[in-house]
Amino acid sequence: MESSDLKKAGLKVTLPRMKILEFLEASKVRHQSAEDIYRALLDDGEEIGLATVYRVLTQFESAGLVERHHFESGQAVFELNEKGHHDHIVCVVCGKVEEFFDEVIEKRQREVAADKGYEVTDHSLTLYGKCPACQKL
Amino acid sequence: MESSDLKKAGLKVTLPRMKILEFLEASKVRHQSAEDIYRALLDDGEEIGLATVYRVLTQFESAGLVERHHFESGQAVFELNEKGHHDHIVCVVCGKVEEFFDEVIEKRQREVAADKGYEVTDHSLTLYGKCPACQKL
DNA sequence: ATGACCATGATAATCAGTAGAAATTTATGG
DNA sequence: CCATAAATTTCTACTGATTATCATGGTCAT
Repeated sequence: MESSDLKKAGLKVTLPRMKILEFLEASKVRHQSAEDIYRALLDDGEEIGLATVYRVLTQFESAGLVERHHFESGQAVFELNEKGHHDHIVCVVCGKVEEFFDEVIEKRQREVAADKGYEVTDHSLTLYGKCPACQKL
Repeated sequence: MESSDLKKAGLKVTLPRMKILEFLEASKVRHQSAEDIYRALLDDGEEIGLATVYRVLTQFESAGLVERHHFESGQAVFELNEKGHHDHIVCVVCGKVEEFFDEVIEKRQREVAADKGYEVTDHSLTLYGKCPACQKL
């Protein structure tokens, strides 16, 4: 029942918002661009505007329902924020994205920032490389 | 003598390329957008086109002379690649960029990637926060 | 010097994302 | 259940960043 998530986030329960949230929850691909989501919904026969997809995703981000990432592809990708914090490793050949979490890295980041007197609000760590499958091509 | 750098990179020695390289070497600001560089050169009285700045920076990147970074600002910034690898900490208020290098983090990154069977080609780690000066505002 | 080839610059085009305004939906209170 | 106000959606036009085009001009090995 996703409508409660929307209400909790202070957002009215509307058809487009439901559709997008359902789609994200049902999708096996965790990292998708606004355009990807838009096209997928159209293909499912839904009526929705691209501007709405962008707007809703931005609202979801503010509400903490999704995270926005800027990988090197140029377009932002969004992922449902179910799990806790994690970083990413992106295959530069096929575009696959995997997630990882490493407490040692997290800790050192906090230390580095503290050394420089910064209050960290956020961080992004992305590794780029060739995934095992693409190495064989 | 920068012209040798250009030759080594397999690039013809042209006026715009010299100007841009000289400017980057002389500038105290290490991280600048293409637009920044373009305007600065115009202000110096140089004749140069924005398209050329973009084109040349991309060539410099391919040649390993500069690095391109996508911080959260929307536009890419470029930095001269003189020092070795390092990561960045960006102030979300004033936009200042500082650099750091931490061998512990580097090592763990390599381990994480190896665990997953990836050949890492690159990585980007950026911390976002409030710098000491901006915390006082 | 000179010609083949590469690079430049002005402009148009593209691409991701946002803004505006009119039309539609949602949540409510009767 | 229906009317109404407020929020939301849609369409479309627009922005800002970056890239492509193409005619013109510069570079360099010979």
